[in-house]
Amino acid sequence: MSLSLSPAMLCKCLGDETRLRATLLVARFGELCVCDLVTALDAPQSTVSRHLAQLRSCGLLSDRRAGQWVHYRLNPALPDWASRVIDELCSAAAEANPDLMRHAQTCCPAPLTQ
Amino acid sequence: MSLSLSPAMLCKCLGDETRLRATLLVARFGELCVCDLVTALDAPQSTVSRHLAQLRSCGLLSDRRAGQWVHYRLNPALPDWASRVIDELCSAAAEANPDLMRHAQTCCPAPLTQ
DNA sequence: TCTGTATATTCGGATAAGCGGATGTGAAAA
DNA sequence: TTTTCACATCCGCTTATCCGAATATACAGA
Repeated sequence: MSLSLSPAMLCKCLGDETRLRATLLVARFGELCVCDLVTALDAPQSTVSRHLAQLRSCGLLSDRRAGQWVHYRLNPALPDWASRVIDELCSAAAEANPDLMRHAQTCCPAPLTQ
Repeated sequence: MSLSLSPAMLCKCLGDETRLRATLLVARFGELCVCDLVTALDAPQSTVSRHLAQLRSCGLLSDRRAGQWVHYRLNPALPDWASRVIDELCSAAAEANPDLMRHAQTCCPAPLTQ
């Protein structure tokens, strides 16, 4: 519901390791369901779901229900500055977490080539 | 002393309004002493000093003592990705805090033209 | 010295944030 | 229907964070 994403709010959201990693995976793989993220992040389902809800309520991610699955992706309505910040942070985070990225390759659908 | 700055750590530091504003002012005015920031941020001295210490310990800011004064500036050794993130965030934060920027003009030394 | 100014740190208390098992919900399949 | 699967939310709990007054430290000038 909160549409206005402030710089401090964005930082607060990405200041948690689990949320930053989830955002990184969603940014890299395009769209992921919760169970993909649970596996890739190797964290309890309730933890992942709670962080995803927070990212969504801040406007960082958007969700799409498809049957039983809920797919999360970067909110396409993000302001440009936020997209650029997320891009920079995810690049740095990907380099800082090679294990996470390697593991994600084995349990997440292939990234969108687009 | 200055540990390697991780993306999540950077976000955590800038996820607090006071720290983000302090960083914004330092980025815009080049170098500021604590009392400048206390005035510009309109916050208690202990609060400002504590946040500055945190920003310094994360490697985001560096300090320089000159007599009784301690001047803070952006750490010149910041990795490029961090500089770009800070730059984007400060631009967005400056737009989001016009009052802060206007007030700072009246109590901070003129920005470095450089 | 002693005094004043600038900054750092300490302290206790309040609030926020994170955790994960348990439970609720909603949609497909049996 | 009943069951199963995916996901959200609740719950009690622990830990982290923030605050600002009070106090300590560091320096400059008299």
